[in-house]
Amino acid sequence: MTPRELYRLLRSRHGRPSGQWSLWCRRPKTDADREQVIIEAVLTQRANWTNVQAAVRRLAEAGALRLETVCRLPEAELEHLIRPSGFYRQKAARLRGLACFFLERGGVAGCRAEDTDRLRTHLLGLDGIGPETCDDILCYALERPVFVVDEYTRRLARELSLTDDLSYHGLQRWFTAGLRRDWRLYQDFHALIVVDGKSRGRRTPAAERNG
DNA sequence: CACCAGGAATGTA
DNA sequence: TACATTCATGGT
Repeated sequence: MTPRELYRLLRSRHGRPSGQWSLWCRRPKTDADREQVIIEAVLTQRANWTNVQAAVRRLAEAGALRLETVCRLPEAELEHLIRPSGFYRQKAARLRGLACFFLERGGVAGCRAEDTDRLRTHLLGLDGIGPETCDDILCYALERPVFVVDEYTRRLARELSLTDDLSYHGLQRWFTAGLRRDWRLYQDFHALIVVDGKSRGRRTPAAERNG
């Protein structure tokens, strides 16, 4: 199976991902939207999406769903607001670091001219920003052609035996091989993988081992 | 009550 | 390089 065939299969199963569960699928329109995606990228680390949305709601109600606010909010206050998403002490520190990083370079808009690889290196250098969180931000918030590999992607690759190389970059290479280098396509492809993964639920570890 | 969810850092061998 | 452990909440 090729990436294109897989994409068409998922599209035939689920249609366009635009009407689905999150802002990410609808494609952020404003800078406020993009900042929300950046915040969600951190909150969603090893967390249930329902809990992430609860934390997002609290931030919104406190008027803190913006990078500038997150950056200057007292640590304890930020921790309190995002508590439902879990790991709240870690995530508060990570969010703050990320928010301040963007503010120092003129916010989301200020990064527009910056080279993608360079930006990626800087993001990965921040505390708590690993490959997935980094690529979530690049692909969904900054609209760069960077394919996101997450647990759903890894699971699908295993279940369909798409490739032997299950490393982050290996999967990134497989899923983009022969495809247009287009952030819209990458967003939709990844969103479809998540939608599909959620709809099918998680197989038991035992079932996975038995293929 | 036990297990899990769109990770990442740290420590160990 | 390859695993194990830690961080923590709310849903099922």
